[in-house]
Amino acid sequence: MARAATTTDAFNAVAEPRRREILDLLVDGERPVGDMVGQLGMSQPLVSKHLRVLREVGAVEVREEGRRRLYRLNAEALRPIHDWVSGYERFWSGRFGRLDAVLEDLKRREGSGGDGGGSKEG
Amino acid sequence: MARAATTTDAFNAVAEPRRREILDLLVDGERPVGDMVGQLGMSQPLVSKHLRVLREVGAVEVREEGRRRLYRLNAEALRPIHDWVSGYERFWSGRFGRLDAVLEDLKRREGSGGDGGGSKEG
DNA sequence: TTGATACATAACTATATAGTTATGTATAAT
DNA sequence: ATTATACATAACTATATAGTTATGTATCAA
Repeated sequence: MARAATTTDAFNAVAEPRRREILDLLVDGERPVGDMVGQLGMSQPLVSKHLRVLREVGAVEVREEGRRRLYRLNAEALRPIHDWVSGYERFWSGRFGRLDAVLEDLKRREGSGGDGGGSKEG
Repeated sequence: MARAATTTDAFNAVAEPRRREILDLLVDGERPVGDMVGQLGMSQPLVSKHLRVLREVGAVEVREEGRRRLYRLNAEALRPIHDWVSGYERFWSGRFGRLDAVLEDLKRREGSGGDGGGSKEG
């Protein structure tokens, strides 16, 4: 089996850094393609291709205005990523930091086998 | 150019759903490989391969105990993902929800071209 | 009509995969 | 020594890419 398509979901789509750059640009509001080409320093076809992927996963939407295509962000599509990774936030933030992880670890170790000792390195 | 390697960074590593499953398991504490094989219903070599990728991006660490390899989470490696996606959180949460996006959009439209009207659908 | 502009898409290539089935390498048990 | 257990790795295959250079298709301008 090969890797899942970039258009499978938001996780796969934003794994590509240039696509994250595009989304970062769109945070400030909708933009035509040429605008992004200038800002990002990529070729026009490449930007179009990345936009296609982002559109297929719902991260951007298009509006036609004359001969321009105005792209805008649809951040909702990124929510699954945020929801998932937020589950790990407690491991580094808050007043506990790494302690949380250590506690979970101890809890787990007690539960299973448990080799007894452990506080040798006091 | 092909797609970036899965071991390039955390973004690429967690694009694969089975690797996210593995990390989700490790939230409860360190585990030997065989344990995960049972829980996840994947083949042992596949789990080992996924663990290798996660290790290369720093998302997990290993400890040898006899013939077992105990893997544990290193959530710090996921922080760049959290940091990035958190920049989009305001678009769906808080007391504003979608309004924030609309305001950014208006601000931007005023700045550039500006087709004038727009409040026709009031 | 002729030409320019804005964008999408096709054709092409090298490359890294996800998953499988062997097989290797320690450690442990008999 | 022999066998079993726990895990890593090799070899293999189909597939989807990221980026390039054409080329197509609307729209606007003269």
